[in-house]
Amino acid sequence: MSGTSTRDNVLAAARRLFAERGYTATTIKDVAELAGCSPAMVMKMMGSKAELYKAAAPTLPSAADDPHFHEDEAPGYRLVRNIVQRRDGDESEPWVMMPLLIHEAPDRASAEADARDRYIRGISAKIGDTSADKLPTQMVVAALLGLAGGIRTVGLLPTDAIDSEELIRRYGAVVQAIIDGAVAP
Amino acid sequence: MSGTSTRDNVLAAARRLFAERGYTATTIKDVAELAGCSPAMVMKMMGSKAELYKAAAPTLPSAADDPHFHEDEAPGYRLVRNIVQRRDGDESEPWVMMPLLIHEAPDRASAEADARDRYIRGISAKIGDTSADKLPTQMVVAALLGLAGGIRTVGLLPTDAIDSEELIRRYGAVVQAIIDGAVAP
DNA sequence: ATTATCTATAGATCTATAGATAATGC
DNA sequence: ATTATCTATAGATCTATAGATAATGC
Repeated sequence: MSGTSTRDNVLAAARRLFAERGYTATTIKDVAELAGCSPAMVMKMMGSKAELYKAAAPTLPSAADDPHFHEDEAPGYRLVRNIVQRRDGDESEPWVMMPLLIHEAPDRASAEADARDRYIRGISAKIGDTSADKLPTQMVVAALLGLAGGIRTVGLLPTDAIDSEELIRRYGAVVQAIIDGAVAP
Repeated sequence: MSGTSTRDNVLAAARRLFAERGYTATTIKDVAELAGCSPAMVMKMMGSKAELYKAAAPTLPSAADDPHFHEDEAPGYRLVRNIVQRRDGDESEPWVMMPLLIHEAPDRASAEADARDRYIRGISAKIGDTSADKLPTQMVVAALLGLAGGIRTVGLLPTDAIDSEELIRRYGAVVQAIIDGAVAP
């Protein structure tokens, strides 16, 4: 059982470091140190750095975006709430990790297609988008990617500039408007 | 004058490769090859990889977002148009480069603060945001970051799924609504 | 003479493997 | 006996520097 635990430690460490620093900037040694074992252990368990990357692939946004409260909130607000509350709880942000990991994935094209499909499938279900082209879903995904990157990578809309609930109301309204088709050209 | 030209080649190559692959994954050798000179030349000219990075810092979004046509368009549409048309023209996208470069910057905290200030200054001027907290500006920046990352990194909203002018109309309407304060909670 | 540029190489990583040792299960 | 884990190290980079050579300006 210590075996399983080490494996979990390695995967958790890899997930965190890949997300923080990207693929190339993260070394097997860094992962091993954070996981509390030797680099050789990591290699023996995972086979290669690329396989470690695959095995540590982050929880995708669609899976992470399962709100635990405010279940009666409209989906646009709920999706925004998840992102804002993960920031406030200092949790890792899959919406930020995905683009970074796609960018540096050992196999970029397939990582991109894979992520796109998952985003679209997961979010269209959540917002009840039944259209064939899934354009509303894709615009919602864009808006959420921007919020996550903005608050987590660029440091926009910090808590001391706007209260989190107020942010959820205001950016949530934007996302909900896309869902409702309320903003017309 | 061949000296100046080599320097420009190096900076252009660095800008492109840093944007495509990030800081760590880009090597001096790669930059030199693309610039058509030796790695030693790059080092002698720039001093170090970190200084090369600084010297090659991309045109910031605010500077790039100077539209050449449709000058009478409302700013929300104009900002979206620039991003969509850069994709269609296969040009590099500063809105995508910035988050990537911030993430892997040799000095992350200052890169972040620097980028944030420039975004806010540049975009608030373009959309005429005179508020003290610059909240509308920050939400617009988030929405634009998401559009750029979505279409360039994740491959959302491709031309064969939605006509570019239609995309500009629809996402432009979202951005313009933020500017107008038209979406209320 | 000075500036631009190259070759060669030192020194520091990094991934990956080989082989040793310690812990566990039978 | 088998599984988990480590030490040691090979081989391949990567950044950076030293010193040589070619081109340019006086």
